[in-house]
Amino acid sequence: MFVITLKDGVQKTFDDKVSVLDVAKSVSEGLARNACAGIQDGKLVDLRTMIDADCALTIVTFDNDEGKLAFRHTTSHIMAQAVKRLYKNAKLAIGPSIESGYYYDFDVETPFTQEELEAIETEMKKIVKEKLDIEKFELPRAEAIKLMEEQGEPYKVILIQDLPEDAVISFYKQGEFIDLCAGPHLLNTKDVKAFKLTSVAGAYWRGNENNKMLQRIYGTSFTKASDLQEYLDRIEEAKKRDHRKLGKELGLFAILDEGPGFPFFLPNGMILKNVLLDYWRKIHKRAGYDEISTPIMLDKDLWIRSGHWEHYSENMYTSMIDEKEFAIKPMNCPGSILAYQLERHSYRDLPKRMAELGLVHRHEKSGALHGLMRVRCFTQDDGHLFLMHEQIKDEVKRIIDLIDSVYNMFGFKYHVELSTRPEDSMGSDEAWNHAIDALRESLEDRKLPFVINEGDGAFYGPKIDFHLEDCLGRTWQCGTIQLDFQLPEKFDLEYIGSDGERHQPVMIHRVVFGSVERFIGILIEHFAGQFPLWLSPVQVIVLPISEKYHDYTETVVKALDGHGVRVSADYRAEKIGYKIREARNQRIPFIVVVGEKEQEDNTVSVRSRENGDEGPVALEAFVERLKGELDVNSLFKE
RNA sequence: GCUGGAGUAGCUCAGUUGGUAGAGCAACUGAUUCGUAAUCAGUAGGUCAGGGGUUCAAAUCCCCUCUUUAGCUCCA
Repeated sequence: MFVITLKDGVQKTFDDKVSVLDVAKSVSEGLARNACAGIQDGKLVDLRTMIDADCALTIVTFDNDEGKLAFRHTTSHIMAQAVKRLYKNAKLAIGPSIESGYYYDFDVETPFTQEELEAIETEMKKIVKEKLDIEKFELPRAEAIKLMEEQGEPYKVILIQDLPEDAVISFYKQGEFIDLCAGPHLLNTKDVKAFKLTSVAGAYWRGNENNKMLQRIYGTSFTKASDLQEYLDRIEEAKKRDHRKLGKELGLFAILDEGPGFPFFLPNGMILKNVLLDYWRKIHKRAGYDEISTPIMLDKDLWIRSGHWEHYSENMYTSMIDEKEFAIKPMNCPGSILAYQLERHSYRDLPKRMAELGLVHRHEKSGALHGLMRVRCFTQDDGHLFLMHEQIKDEVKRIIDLIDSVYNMFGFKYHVELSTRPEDSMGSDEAWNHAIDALRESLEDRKLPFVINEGDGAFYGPKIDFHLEDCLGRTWQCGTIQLDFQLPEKFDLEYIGSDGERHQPVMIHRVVFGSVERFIGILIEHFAGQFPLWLSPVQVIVLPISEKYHDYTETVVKALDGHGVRVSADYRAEKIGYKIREARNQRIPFIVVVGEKEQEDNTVSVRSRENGDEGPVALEAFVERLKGELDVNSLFKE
């Protein structure tokens, strides 16, 4: 006799061993029908797993992440089975489920085409219709290798050989298809109701660019066709919002063949950028930062001293000046350090907060470039802080609050990750652990949940990364807070303590936007080009009905312009519908139509982006309304 | 950088099996002076990304380079 404790605390007693599925059935038929897997004492298990002892058990369905994992993993096996049926010589590599679906890597002679993908999908549908039972079995190592050799799957053999000696080697079998797999999986192929193969791309065996490139097919699957459609619609929506498309349409930026990865900011984009920077300067001034600017290009010896040359030179551009080598900065820290060293610092002046909107250049691989999101030249909204050890936690918390206030301003949700020491790094383990602890404690004090990102820190120190989530649920890494004991050491930084002695300060590197360019790209997609009023490059456009009202149009423009509203007018001899259409396509928040009535009554007819035609309103009242919505102090308050 | 896709007028795109380039919008000119998502007519605009090759003939076939794109790798 044993007791199984379910998720809601309910305990069930069984006399004989039971499967997870049976436990689900004992709760309800509905749960059994929807169940995808189980979590037994924190471990993800099959529905077919037999239980014969006390344990905690949660039954998971597609609504849980773990259930999705099992469901999609099974879909990936169905895909692999279909591929094997259509391509006898295809070799299987790996095929896991991922956040939005699943993939499987195949070694095939020629890459799959779109048409072939459709044929594979058709075959998958057949497999689902065949209602194949999915069975699990385990084999000892030698037999497992033998089986995979017989099946002609060299990659699977390698995978087994790399498993620990004591590992249980499990396989799943559906019809004629057998795959090495830890599971869990559904019980039958019939349950995979709605799926789609989304794309095909090359991917290196084991993610190493020195290995052979395999062909990876991506797909997604759902329990309901309507959910699949919703997902596909969301992808379509994301395409419509693509910042590269909107950037062109709205005249924000351009990236030309003459400068791959080097964006041009066009007039509207420049306004947007400057508004963001104005905002940034205001909040940083208030947070106690002093803004500086350091050179784009500095002596190579500086970069050798800072360690950048050793750890980052692959990404650095260089140039010769009078037979001396200079490097174009990929980061702003060495410049800030030189600025810090220009004067003596007392403990009374710490933390010393230096801010810099630094233009950095990094040689990114050509294949990595992507609109404004990944460029070779960008502006970091950098901050370098020099402080005493005992100030670390307080200061980190202040920065967390600053970043939090900025992301809230734009309506972003976010999560944080704590990245630890990478392989290519400098400094002692002790210093690293101390720094990691300080960051962890700050996060805990702020009650911010975080995940650990093992080995993803910068080469000079660990970091907190802020991943913000846009309105389509996509995440972007933007802000980071990096703690650094290495550069102060390398540059012999010091301050005079209360004891009159020299001490070494700690350094914090931090960004809020991350990259101004990337942040703008994210904003474009987040708002689908419909920026909030304060960010809109053009806030109001005035449209005269005809030439007769040009004078009054000018009056309206002047009235608005006089209050700092970014206003333009369309004096072309076009019909009003035409001008409205263009203004709407430009996502201008307020369209103001003026004609005979408005001129006589000193009013404007307002058409807002959100509500459409709002009818006439006194010009003064409209000015007051905009003044209210644009009140800088209300925008920038905590 | 790697693998696949793509590059035709300012933009969005057509262009059959190789036979010598086209539409809509935008621009320009003229007319229209108009009330809430496209007024009409006309004009101009392209070494078909660049270079090389095959051919009587190349936007179309082949090779190289550049750019771009989906991913991989890397990353703010």
